[in-house]
Amino acid sequence: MTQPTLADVATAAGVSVATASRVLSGARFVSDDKAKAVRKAITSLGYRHNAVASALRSQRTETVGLILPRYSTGFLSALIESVSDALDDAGLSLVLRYSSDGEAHDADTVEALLARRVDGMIICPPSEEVSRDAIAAAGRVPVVQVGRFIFGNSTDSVGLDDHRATDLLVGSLAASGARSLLSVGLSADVPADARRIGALRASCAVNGLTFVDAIEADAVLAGGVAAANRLVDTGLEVDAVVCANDDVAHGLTTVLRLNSVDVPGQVQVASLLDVSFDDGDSRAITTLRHPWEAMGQEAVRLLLDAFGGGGTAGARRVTFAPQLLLGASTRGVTD
Amino acid sequence: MTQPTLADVATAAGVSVATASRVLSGARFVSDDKAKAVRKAITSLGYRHNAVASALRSQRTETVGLILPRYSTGFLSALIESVSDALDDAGLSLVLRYSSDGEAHDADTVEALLARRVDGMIICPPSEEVSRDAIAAAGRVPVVQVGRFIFGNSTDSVGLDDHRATDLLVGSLAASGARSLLSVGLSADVPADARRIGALRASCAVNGLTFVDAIEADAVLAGGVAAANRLVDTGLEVDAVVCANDDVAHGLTTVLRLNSVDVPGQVQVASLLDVSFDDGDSRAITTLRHPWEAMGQEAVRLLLDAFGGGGTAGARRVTFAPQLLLGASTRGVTD
DNA sequence: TTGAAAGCGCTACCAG
DNA sequence: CTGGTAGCGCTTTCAA
Repeated sequence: MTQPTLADVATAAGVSVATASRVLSGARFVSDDKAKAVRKAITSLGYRHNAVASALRSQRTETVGLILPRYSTGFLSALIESVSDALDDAGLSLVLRYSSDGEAHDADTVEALLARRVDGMIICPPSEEVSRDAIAAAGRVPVVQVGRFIFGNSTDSVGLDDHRATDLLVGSLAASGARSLLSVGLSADVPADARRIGALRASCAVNGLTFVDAIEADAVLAGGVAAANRLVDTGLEVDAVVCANDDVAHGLTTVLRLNSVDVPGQVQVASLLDVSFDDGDSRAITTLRHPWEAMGQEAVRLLLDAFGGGGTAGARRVTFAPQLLLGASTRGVTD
Repeated sequence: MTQPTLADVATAAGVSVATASRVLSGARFVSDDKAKAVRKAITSLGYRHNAVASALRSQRTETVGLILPRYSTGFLSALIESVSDALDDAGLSLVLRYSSDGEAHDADTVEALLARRVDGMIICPPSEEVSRDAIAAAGRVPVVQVGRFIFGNSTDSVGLDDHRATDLLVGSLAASGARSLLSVGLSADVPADARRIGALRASCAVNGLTFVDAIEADAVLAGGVAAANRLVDTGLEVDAVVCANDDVAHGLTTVLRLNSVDVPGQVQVASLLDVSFDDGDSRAITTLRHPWEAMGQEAVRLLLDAFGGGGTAGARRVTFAPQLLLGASTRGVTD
């Protein structure tokens, strides 16, 4: 026994396959009695729509590809879930892939999705450099980039506003009495980091802080530890430190405290990137959390819009500001 | 200008579409010169395989559906990633869906995947009750269940061994001198919880502990808080508490300490379910972490095996033991 | 080893 | 409003 086809349904309902198809899609008007007969046949036969055949004929798979960076340790779950939900609402399916390790292999990931004939793609680039080939490979398929890194201006994108982000953070530090600030874990060589350093400088200027230095360090816990040791050795000259992420901030804070530096009394420490999931009240590090959920929704909205409009207009860029989460590492002032 | 088809390739290479197809699939032997001509035509025309047409004809989409519970706050990322990788290795694509909120709606999620004609499905049930309809709906499509909850014995599954898990935890508590134990946040009414309570009792027996009580509480932070208040009010009678998850344990520990109960000096607190991502050295709560990565790989392995074998044999069940992560809430003894 | 041809199940066009 | 029908692009017999 094989699955019933639309032809079986049509026969059982005493109509043509064309009519049966129209009932399914609801595209055009079908008389009430015929429609009812078709629906009855569908349930009685246990007919199941075949999206594959439909896609081949209509040249639309009703499917969207999502490409994520590997090793994202979970903090993209909110993005996946919101993209999935938004697509679901639009009756679309989600095909998920992680971008390959190698640089050029990224294009292969896109290629696999194109072979599946996805109607569109949402890409979350692991860095600004990597995704060029991937986006080029996409060709005429609509692409939306989403995340912390956006490559170029060729596609619609949903990103974060570095300036609003640092204003939020530096403003809070300033309100708590900070006068000078340095960054740890951002390297001027990386374009995205350079922009963040620039944004920090600007925010310092606005808030009357002195931007002392940008200490380069690996953006992991050990990097924070190393930076803290350097600070202690050279003698501390700042009262606020902004780290690339929570891990760096954790390492830095821990070592500073081991060296009898009072955090946040003497030095305030904050992070630009939340990597935790604790929604608890007892947050250790003041940090900025990215609104992944809203970003995912917006990415899908842009994509659906591109399906409809045809994408003649230039690439749109939507930005969000992160949310400031106050923790024990700063003398946070809520208002 | 439209995408080139295999017919275009065949024409350009001076062969039949059949031969061109054979070169692509590598199924049967094609003479070297013809194969070379086809490959040349493919690159020169920029031909891209059409998985949709291929699927319609061959009745295999080379696609696997993954159904996850909603609101899994990120701790399933490792599962998604490992499943994705394993499928990738097998040349399969991943279609992701979150199960709907309502109970019966779960079957709709499966239905959507079946309409897409996935070759198989991996389901991570949110509880044992919910997935019955979903699995029934799958019909003859191979299904593997994976996660903390497994429904029935009708499908292959990858789960966790409650007994090995509690032995690990209770053993550690016993080695640190615990003599009596109670559970918080597990309710005897829920089958899966009942099994865990049973496993705890058994582990207590083996390790010479007295299992005092199973306090029911919501499996969230507030539940831990409520349980702690109850314990303080009624006068503490145990020296070890095992909570349903980290959140409960956190709430409980915090309130106990506020009431001047020394944790872990006076009472040790542990959790059965890790929901964090901190790999840091400074873990607050002793907990059990599930090996999601290995579980995902195993799930895919079972599924691929089902594709090949035909699944005549009975349902296989693979179980893993969680990893014990020692934290500041117990007087952990590493060995 | 190769080619011709018959569909896979559906949608969309074109008549009626 | 409805039915007939021509494919969508590919794989897979069946002959040659």
